[in-house]
Amino acid sequence: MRAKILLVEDDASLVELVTYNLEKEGFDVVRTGDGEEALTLAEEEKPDLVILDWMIANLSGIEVCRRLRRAPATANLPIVMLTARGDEADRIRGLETGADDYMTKPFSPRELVARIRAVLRRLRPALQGGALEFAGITMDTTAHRVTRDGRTVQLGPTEFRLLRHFLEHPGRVFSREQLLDAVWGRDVYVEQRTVDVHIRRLRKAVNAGPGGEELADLIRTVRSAGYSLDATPVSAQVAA
Amino acid sequence: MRAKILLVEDDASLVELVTYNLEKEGFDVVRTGDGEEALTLAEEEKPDLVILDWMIANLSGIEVCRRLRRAPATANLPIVMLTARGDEADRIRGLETGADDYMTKPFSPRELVARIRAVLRRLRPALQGGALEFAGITMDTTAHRVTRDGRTVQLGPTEFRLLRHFLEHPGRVFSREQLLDAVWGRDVYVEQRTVDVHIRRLRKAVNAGPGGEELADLIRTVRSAGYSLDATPVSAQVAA
DNA sequence: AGACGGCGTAACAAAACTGTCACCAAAGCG
DNA sequence: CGCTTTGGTGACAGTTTTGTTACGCCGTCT
Repeated sequence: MRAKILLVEDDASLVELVTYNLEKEGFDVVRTGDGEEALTLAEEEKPDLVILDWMIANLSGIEVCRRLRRAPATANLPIVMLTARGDEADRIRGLETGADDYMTKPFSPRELVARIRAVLRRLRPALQGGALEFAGITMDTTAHRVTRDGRTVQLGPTEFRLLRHFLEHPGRVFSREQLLDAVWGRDVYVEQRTVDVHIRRLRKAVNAGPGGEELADLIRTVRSAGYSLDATPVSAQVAA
Repeated sequence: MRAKILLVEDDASLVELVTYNLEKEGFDVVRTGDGEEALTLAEEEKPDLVILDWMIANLSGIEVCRRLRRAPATANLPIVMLTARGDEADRIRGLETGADDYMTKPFSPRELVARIRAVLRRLRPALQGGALEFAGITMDTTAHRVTRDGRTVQLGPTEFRLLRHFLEHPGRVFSREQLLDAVWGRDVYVEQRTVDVHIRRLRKAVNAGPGGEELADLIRTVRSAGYSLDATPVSAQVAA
């Protein structure tokens, strides 16, 4: 899976250098030197990660970062910031604003690529083919294999993407609408109830034990809110 | 909200330095230098984040990380690892095993704090803005989860919103009318007595103890005024 | 072409939640 | 004290939400 990177930088020679190296490593690169445009591109191009220079035209990097974090569509888009060496105050402000990692200039292109891979591995494990794991469920995104307690689970493509989304954000509750956005795509119109049916199919597949019996259900229904992946057993809950 | 951090590190002077800085920044710190003990503490102390040195006694950091990820109770506990500078192989292995971030030694304490906040913000939005807490009651609005003294409390949608409103304004008394406005919506007409019923249901759920007995009632009835969330026990209120 | 597998929708069943009531208990009040 | 007002409680019937199954469509593979 090719990852798309939005590079926000206004030093032309640096843009060339970085673009060259990223593309060599198999990333798609979208570029701009303008803060306002960066926000637009982040929405439209749906990049998997943003590299953001702190000193850019038209909007400071920190402001771009803040706005990206505030917009729902980009709220958890990975951001790597670039700062001048030793500028610790900026670095800390950046992390506090919501950047996920930083590089100090000058940097080696190799290291930049390594860090980008690390951030993607951490925040978008699926992109790097790493394994996702949660409470006995394992997903190998490259091999498209899912196991529960060691046994292989058979999933259709949609159920696979659905489970992947849950595994990438364990514990968090998603509305049907959010799931449709994330799993089906922002521009596909399907009934919200469709989510229920796929949840059902996913549960059936994931909770099937070896002998045909049911295992604990790791998908929690939150009435009038949505669904979440959740390891808390019902037995630990207090009855109403 | 105070976050609790488990520090797994065996270099005594580093432990002191980090502990000092974390506590100064408002974190609670639990410490150990032992891998086995780290696993126990992670279960028992329920920390919000673990700082894990890669070189520790009794179990390697990587093994601790792996086991934390495997146990349901700690499967998505944020982990920040500490590695020696330039030890890239370890770093990659760590991230692949499930660490959420890393710091290379030596590091600045300020930056450690900033990174911890960044990780918590990303993985536990609950702790930053999504989580509400009062007198043993915890509400994680992103996970849609409520606990009392650590035990999960099961609430219906209306009770959830009602409790959230109280938690957002602890101690304040709300009339039935205000509650209808805030929780039901300004344009819904329902009987004011309906509030009583939902208060009743909320009390029942929140005050239910593990064995079926009643815990202290945290919802105070203010006669002819309304209700409030209040930790003051009745016995301490009136001097007859 | 025919078989197959996956997908979205509809329809019905089951479960959970909601608002109201009637009735009881407790708290003011003269 | 009795009376009045206010809140607590359990039941209930309607409604909403979710679970589950069935079915037809469509693209792929053979």
